[in-house]
Amino acid sequence: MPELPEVETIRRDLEKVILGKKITAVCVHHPKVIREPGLAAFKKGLTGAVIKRILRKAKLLIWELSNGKSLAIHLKMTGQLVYPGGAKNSRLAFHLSDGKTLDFNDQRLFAELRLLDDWRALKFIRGLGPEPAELNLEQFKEMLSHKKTRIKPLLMDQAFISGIGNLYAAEILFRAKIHPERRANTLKAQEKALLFKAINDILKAAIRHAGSSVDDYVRLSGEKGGYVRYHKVYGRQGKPCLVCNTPIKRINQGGRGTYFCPRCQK
DNA sequence: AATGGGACCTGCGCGC
DNA sequence: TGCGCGCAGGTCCCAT
Repeated sequence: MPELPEVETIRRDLEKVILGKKITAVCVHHPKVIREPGLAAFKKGLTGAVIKRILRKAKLLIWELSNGKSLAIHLKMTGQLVYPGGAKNSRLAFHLSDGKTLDFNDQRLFAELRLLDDWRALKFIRGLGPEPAELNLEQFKEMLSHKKTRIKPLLMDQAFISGIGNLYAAEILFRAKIHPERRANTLKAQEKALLFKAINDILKAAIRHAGSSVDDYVRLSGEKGGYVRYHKVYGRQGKPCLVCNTPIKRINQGGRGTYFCPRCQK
């Protein structure tokens, strides 16, 4: 489940490897991953284009191309980019001017590729709230004060704040000692400050360790990200809290699993 | 308006 | 054994 740290890791990896290279051919093994335009226009728009710039907006990767178009890649849960590639089971393969292949894999076919004239006009982009790094504490406090909703789903609400998914929401709330079902507007000033710091510290640390390889996430080289060893609650249901030994609890919020320590998080 | 649930998918682990 | 079921979660969409 690539979230901001994983997508940023892939962005940095891509920047080192494919920037300035030309896409010489695109082999589509599973057309469903292409959401727009049609298959023919997609291949035509990419073939011969040079990759000029690689951006990330929340969990979305964007390649700006020499022909003015952009390729937007959302990996969703099981999407992967792997270089050098050439695997038989890839959904799509980019052939590059260095003679190598960049594979796009996606076991569950949730990921989305879009070739766009203007990525800024994309509905998904327009719906994104600020990333944590674009906010200061005062703004964050103000945003929370207007929300009555439960804090954990709110952290995952991309229109509210963008880049955080299920895994980091759990880790962040544990670090901030805040119960996932607390209503946002009931947080005290000190808790808001602690939460803001936890968001920024954890996302930064996760990027430093190249993300969390649970399930399918790997970085561009195929290597795993190393942040899993710092996880305190995610996926640790029933295991002792690393701070107080109380068993970690798992509840359901909005159809997603939420892990927390019922003693440490108030 | 905010919230909840289902849909989209596939592979894996579990229980019978 | 083998099968069916539930579960995993990012986003969209619809209903309430």
